[in-house]
Amino acid sequence: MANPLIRKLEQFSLLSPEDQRVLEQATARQIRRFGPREDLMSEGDEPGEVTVVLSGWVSRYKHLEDGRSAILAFLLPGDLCNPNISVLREMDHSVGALTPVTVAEISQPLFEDLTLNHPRISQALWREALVSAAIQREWTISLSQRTAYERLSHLLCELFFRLRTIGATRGRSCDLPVTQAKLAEATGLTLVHLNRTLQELRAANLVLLKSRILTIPNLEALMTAALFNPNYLHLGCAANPPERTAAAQLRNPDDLRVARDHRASSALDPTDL
Amino acid sequence: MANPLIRKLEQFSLLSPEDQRVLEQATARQIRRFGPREDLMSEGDEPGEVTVVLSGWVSRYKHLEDGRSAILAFLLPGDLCNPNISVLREMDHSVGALTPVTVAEISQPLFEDLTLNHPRISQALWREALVSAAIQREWTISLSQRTAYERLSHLLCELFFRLRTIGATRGRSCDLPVTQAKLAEATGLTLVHLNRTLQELRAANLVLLKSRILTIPNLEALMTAALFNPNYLHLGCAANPPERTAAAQLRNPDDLRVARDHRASSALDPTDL
DNA sequence: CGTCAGGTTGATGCCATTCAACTTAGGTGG
DNA sequence: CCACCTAAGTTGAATGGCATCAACCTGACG
Repeated sequence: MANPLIRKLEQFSLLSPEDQRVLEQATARQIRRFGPREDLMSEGDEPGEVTVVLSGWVSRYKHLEDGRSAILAFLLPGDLCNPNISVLREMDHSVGALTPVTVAEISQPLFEDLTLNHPRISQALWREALVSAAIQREWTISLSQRTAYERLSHLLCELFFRLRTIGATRGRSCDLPVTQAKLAEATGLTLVHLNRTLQELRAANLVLLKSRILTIPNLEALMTAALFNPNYLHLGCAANPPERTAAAQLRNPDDLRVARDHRASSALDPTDL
Repeated sequence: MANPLIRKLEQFSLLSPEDQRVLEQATARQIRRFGPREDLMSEGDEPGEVTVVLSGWVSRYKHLEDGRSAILAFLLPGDLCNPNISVLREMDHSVGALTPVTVAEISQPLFEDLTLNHPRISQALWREALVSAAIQREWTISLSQRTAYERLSHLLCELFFRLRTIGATRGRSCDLPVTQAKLAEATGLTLVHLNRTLQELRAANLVLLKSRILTIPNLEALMTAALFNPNYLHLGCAANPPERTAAAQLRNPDDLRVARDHRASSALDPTDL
């Protein structure tokens, strides 16, 4: 099994064997494990090591004063929990394990070495950060504009695409090791309404979800239902137009044709200028 | 009038006179103007210069395929529209002027010089980027968990704090040069409901908004109504706990006390600026 | 066999949307 | 100076999506 961080970063930059060796070492030095519902870090914490998810699912979340709380992001293997935290004084949100989790901790100096002395790694980390920001924006749109039905579809599309990037899908299926309650927190719906929306998706035969395994019989149809346009994930981003990378597989024409057509037909309102 | 970028970055790092000189030059080389509703850049655009807002209000926004659209962020003087865009292949959203706008364009090489050869500028830019991300997360929470009333209050709090940082407030007032329609797009509400929510805030005497001028008679009360906790703005972030920086002033209890004293009496005190 | 977490279902009500009309303020031209 | 126009703001009434409250079901597990 490939190192998840390497697999992730390869999507963004063509890493040399040396780059890969360095990353392999950096993620092997200090390993920690967490159980479900344990926090990896909390709001108010001061910067420590940079934490990389190696296995399991993690959530970024935040509490409101009165008890409400929201999931802000799902972090999957290969994702960084707190890149560049060192430049801020404290965490403004928390990060918690959703499943049993393994993480690698990279010390500040070592992380700086990665970013300063390995340009391709540095570039890949940059891109990773920008894609994270783009995902956050897309969540903003979902919450702002999409209906419950579209929101849930969109989230499932996003997760499926991201999991496929790191080789965590099997054909049309993947693990979805979270409860409906967590999906509700992430979509801004109540548990009850999420459950009903999920049932609508099942009834439309867009989604099978059972025993924590998600199957998407027809990804194109789900993408259409979600108004999902994967451009924000910046998948074909590696330096060269690649033939063999994970990113290339993701751009399998079959998957994206629908999305492209949508874009072509979405005209900007000319009166807007 | 100080350079808005310098004023903004000073919040995050103690800039040397040399740093300031360099920034002054970088933002003076190429100036462009845009009228309201003009786009500074559009989804799909390839990376060009780094764009800094010098005056006016700008929005980050994104369209859905079917015509819906959402504002993802307000960019104020001193904010960067597309930092580090160079590492991605294309914009995944658009940026448009809300008012008449002046921007400075910084070429890629020049921007790289800023980040590579001026460590304090580089650090400040980093912090700026992380605070932007934190703001985006906070918007996610607003949309996910807060009611219309809280959402609007929260947005107004945020804008007031950010404007104060760049010296664009006058006592308890500031310009709010956007229509209710734009506020609705940013809060994920319909125009009609935003209008009603605004009237609720007016009735509660938490907000005066007339002729594009916002007055907050009692900031503490508004913050309470919004569940607003300014920690995500990372205001006291400059290297030292400073006495004289904008950030320090923001945390000055006096500002809040004044707000408590008089109510509607001195609506607009045309002091500084 | 009891317990508990996760999932499902029904009944009810409210917050926000939708549709539609009206008002107000600025600007422009006759 | 008024007639007209348009963008922005305001108001009313009806509808509906989603929340809320409260059960109930299911399977895993000690």
